Amino acid sequence: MRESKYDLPCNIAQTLNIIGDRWTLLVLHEILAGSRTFNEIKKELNGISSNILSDRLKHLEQAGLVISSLYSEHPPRYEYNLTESGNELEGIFNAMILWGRNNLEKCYKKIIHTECNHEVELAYYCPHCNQNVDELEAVELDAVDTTGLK
Amino acid sequence: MRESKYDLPCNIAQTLNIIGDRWTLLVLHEILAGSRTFNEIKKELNGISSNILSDRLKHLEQAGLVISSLYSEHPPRYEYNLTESGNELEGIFNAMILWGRNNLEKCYKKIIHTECNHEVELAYYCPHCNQNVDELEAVELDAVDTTGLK
DNA sequence: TACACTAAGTTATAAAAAACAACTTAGTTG
DNA sequence: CAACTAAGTTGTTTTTTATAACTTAGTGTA
Repeated sequence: MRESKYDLPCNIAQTLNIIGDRWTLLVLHEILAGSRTFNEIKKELNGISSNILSDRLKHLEQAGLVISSLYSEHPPRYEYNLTESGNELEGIFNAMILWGRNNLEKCYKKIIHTECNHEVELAYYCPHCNQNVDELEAVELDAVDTTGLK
Repeated sequence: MRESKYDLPCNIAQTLNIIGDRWTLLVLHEILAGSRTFNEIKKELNGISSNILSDRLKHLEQAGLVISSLYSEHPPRYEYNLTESGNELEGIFNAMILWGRNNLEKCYKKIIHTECNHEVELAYYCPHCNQNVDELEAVELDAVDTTGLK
């Protein structure tokens, strides 16, 4: 795992400090997709080595994205699951799948609405305006609103 | 840049093969945020070294996410901009910012609807059903629909 | 016109991370 | 009891990154 973290006041950099290491996002996605045990995950992620998977699971558990639990005492067997934080990564996964759908030359997946089987699009819903909106802005959390002020 | 790519039939892995290297996503985000020249980007990305930035820009141009253009002949100066593919990464950036908003202990940004200044949520719009939907599924592109079939 | 300075890198080397392969430990199966 | 599986750990090699110094071309200024 990377020792040197990004030192930037930015959600993206800080998020990458947690999920930005090689294999990390794929491990998380694999758990979300249903793999639970060490070897199940390893088998699906063609090319990952034991020590890296071991390391990533350990750090993800520390970071609170994954939780491991003993599901058999004899022999001791662990299963890995996502925490609430881990599950919320689905927005990132979906954004990547959708980007890939439009921009990869070799694309494997699409995201469909289960009921009607049609592909969906990303949208942003404003609870205040009670509708989807397009005009977005990423702003500093503590920023003072200066709109219209001199 | 990483020589060994993920060899997995998965949009996420393939997308990470393009944008998954250390610093890469941050470079792209910095360009999106308005930095245009080599040193502007370097200045904003505290800690990145010249050779890495140089390498990343070169590969991103090859991958078609960034385009560089001479904006001054004397002295020769380049500026970097995102292509359409590069701009479409905004969905991924937003997903990460929103994840960070809920899950980072130290969060820096939020995403607001420009008009009303309220925070937005991620949603998925189904053009067929003409509404936002929750029940999603990531499916193989060539998958045959077996819903309801024996 | 010489000196310092900026932009945009390149090169060389050191340090860190990842890959690879072999080994371990505990238990189970034939 | 020999072979096999799960879930790792350890040691070594290879790749990536980081750090720092250097280059090239032009500008500004005393």
